[in-house]
Amino acid sequence: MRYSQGFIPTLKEEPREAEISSHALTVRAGLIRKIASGIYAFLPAGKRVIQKIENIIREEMDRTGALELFLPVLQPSDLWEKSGRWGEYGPELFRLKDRNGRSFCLGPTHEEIMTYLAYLDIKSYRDLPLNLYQIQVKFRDEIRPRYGLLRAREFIMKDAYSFCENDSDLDEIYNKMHSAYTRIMERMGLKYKTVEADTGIIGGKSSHEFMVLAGDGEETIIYCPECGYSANIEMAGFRPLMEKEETFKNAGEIEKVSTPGITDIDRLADFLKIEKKYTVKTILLTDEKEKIYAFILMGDRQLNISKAEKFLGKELRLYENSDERYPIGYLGPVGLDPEIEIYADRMLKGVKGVITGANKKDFHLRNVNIQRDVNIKAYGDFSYPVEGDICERCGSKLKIDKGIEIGHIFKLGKKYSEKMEARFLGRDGRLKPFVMGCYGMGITRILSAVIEQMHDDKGIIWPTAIAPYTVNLLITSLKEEQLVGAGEEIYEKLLDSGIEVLYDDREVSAGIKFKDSDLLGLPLKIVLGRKYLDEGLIEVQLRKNGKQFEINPKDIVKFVKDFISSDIKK
RNA sequence: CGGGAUGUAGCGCAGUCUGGUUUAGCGCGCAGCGUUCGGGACGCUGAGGCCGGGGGUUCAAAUCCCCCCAUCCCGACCA
Repeated sequence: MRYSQGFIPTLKEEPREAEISSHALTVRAGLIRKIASGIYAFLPAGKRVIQKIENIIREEMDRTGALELFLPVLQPSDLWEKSGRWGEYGPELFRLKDRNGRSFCLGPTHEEIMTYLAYLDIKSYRDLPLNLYQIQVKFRDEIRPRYGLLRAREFIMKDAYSFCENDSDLDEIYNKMHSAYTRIMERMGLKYKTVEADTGIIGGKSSHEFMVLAGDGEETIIYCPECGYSANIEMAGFRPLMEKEETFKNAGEIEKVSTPGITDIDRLADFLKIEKKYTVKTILLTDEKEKIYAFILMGDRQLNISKAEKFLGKELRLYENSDERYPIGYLGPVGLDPEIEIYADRMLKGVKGVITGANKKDFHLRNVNIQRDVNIKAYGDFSYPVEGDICERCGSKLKIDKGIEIGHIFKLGKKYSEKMEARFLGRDGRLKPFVMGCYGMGITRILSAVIEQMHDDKGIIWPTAIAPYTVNLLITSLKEEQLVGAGEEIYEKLLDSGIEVLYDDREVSAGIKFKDSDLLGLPLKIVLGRKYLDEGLIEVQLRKNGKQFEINPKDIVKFVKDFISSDIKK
């Protein structure tokens, strides 16, 4: 591609809305442009990256025997009624009506369509197992689109759905998908972690997430450097790191302390000059029937609502109406409305001499002894782990990383096939629902995640496997006929050898070409300039580490090919 | 949906508080000419704005008031 004929509009300044590097760089390097909130156009260079990511995913999916097909974006509501998700999904689902008033949605995912296809045409165990995938645009009306492509409302995803006759076949496909995903990450040269995950609204049994490690990632990963255990912090198991129990001695009689205007743990600890763990926080949750539950935990811990939900087996949300009876900021387990059941985090077992709210505005209680003074309905694990907590498996200390979720695989089981009556005739001659799995991977999200992980202050640093072009060939001046001639010649030579090259033949100063080159981040920069005029040598610079080489023109193709083969894993 | 903010040239912004000296500005980018030419050069000339939209107040509105829309930030949701 000749730069002068291309369309790579780069920007010197950062767009105002960009909060994280990948967002700023995708826009600045001319990969994407925003059309509306959470909706983006992909410009030619961005489109090339998308295509490369897709191809790697295709190759790895095909290798496992999965089959590609293409499903509609527009999906009729009746299929969603059948699966029950028309009601469950909520406002995140883009819904619309056709001219006859029939309801449709823009697919946020394709379980319904896939299950319907299976219902139509998979009749016998002889047709199984089957794993079908597509690469398709998806829609989710996110509450808050953010971070460019990382949280967009329209995005591209690969999604695969497997159909099996039993759990062990599902396990086999699941494991194949797991290793295919691993290969995909490796081929793109990404640092990543695979973590155990929550299954969320899609439902099902076990589930893993693939996280690209990045400091600005939205997800928190807890992992054990010793035994390799890693999980999404939402569902991570752990043993709390506890000081010895005598730290909590000194349990005299309860006394009231005046704490005017002190409504949060930080200020409370500050005000009373104690550590946060000597306070106990009380959080009220309600269920659909507006019944209130109290959860208490150590002041320095965060309540994990999904753990609370699992414990009670129902959906819960924060109770936020502060009133006379439940003065938020001054809640406490002692003297709380006896109607409210109190659940205590396991870390509070035997804890005494702590501060709690007094259930009265501007007052807290001192010397509370959990066992003595509080009527605990049950103890459980309701908190998030923190760095330094103990690994349940091996007893080492856990660590925390930030990551971007780019893939998620689930064992769905029969959730959809049962509801949608998608059944096959088994070996025993009886109808059975398919045992399903589903495997998603966010393609536009990978694009962002890669940049988030691989960039410096000058721009993007593409891994060769998915760079829009491999080589940025640039001549420092168009005035020198020798350079123009050599540029043309080398451009042709590289093209003839099947190398993807962006030839910067623009009539702009060399400085601009260098800056744009670093910004766009192609793996190799080949410079024809002084060195060529003086000594007939071509300069080559590696984007990833700045290393420079001087190459004889006759060796340039070999140099580039060697670089590619050493840099791309197959 | 709650809380906060912003909307002025393609991009980044000033001007708004205190209405009129503003023919609405600056930097970048864009076009032409000339000088430059290895890390976002310089000079000159130029194109480009219903100041987000609608309504109102006023002799006079980018500026004051009301409504709407869009965008962004914080929270709950999520690949």
